[in-house]
Amino acid sequence: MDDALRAVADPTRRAIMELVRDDERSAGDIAARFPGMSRPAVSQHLRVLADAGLVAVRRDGNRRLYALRPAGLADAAGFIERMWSAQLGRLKEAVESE
Amino acid sequence: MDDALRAVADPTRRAIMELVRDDERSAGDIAARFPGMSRPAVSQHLRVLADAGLVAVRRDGNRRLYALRPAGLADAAGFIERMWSAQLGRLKEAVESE
DNA sequence: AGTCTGTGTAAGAAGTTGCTTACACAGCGT
DNA sequence: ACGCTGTGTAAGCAACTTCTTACACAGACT
Repeated sequence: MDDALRAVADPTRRAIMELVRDDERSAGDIAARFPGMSRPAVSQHLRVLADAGLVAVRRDGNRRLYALRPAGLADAAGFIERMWSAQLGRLKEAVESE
Repeated sequence: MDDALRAVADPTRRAIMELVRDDERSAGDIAARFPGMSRPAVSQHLRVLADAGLVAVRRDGNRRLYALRPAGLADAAGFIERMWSAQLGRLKEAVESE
């Protein structure tokens, strides 16, 4: 989970995740969406995402296709849900004490 | 959201959030749970969490009491949900194509 | 075989983070 | 008023991130 949350902390990486959310995309295609950044920079972000299990990579001839792997967010989602449930619990208390 | 996700990326800060999840705790109380770390270090983490809107601070005489503010995670939760929903969509497609 | 296209990796510069120690300062108790 | 307790802030340092440019290398096309 640590890796996933660290990976997601970066706005560029989140943007990449949104990009590959619905369709597989090649590295070059993704890089082209970040005109202000060099291609290697994007490649490095892709590596971080892949290492964190947030995207899946597939080779297609020359290219590498990236796709979202939402399962990688499971632990992160668990953390957030755990925090949320605290509020729900307190809300319940508040309601009951009225 | 940026701030919240960045704040949550740090494991110490996540541990602090778990600590104040159910009960308000004083800064000193929290710091005491991290024996390997100096008190100012914890204080700085608390500031990051407060700035990100993830904890609420309240003064009680001498002390400052921190409590979880789960609402601060709303945007982060939204992001994760958006990513998750992608998988649900694809799962649906897969099921339908069988 | 040679070259072009698509991509990753290496090395290094610049900024950011997360700590430490030393200090500042408000509120409580004597 | 004075000192003690609880806490935040300042300054500085080491480690880590995130870029950049230069290079490496695999696969497709002729």
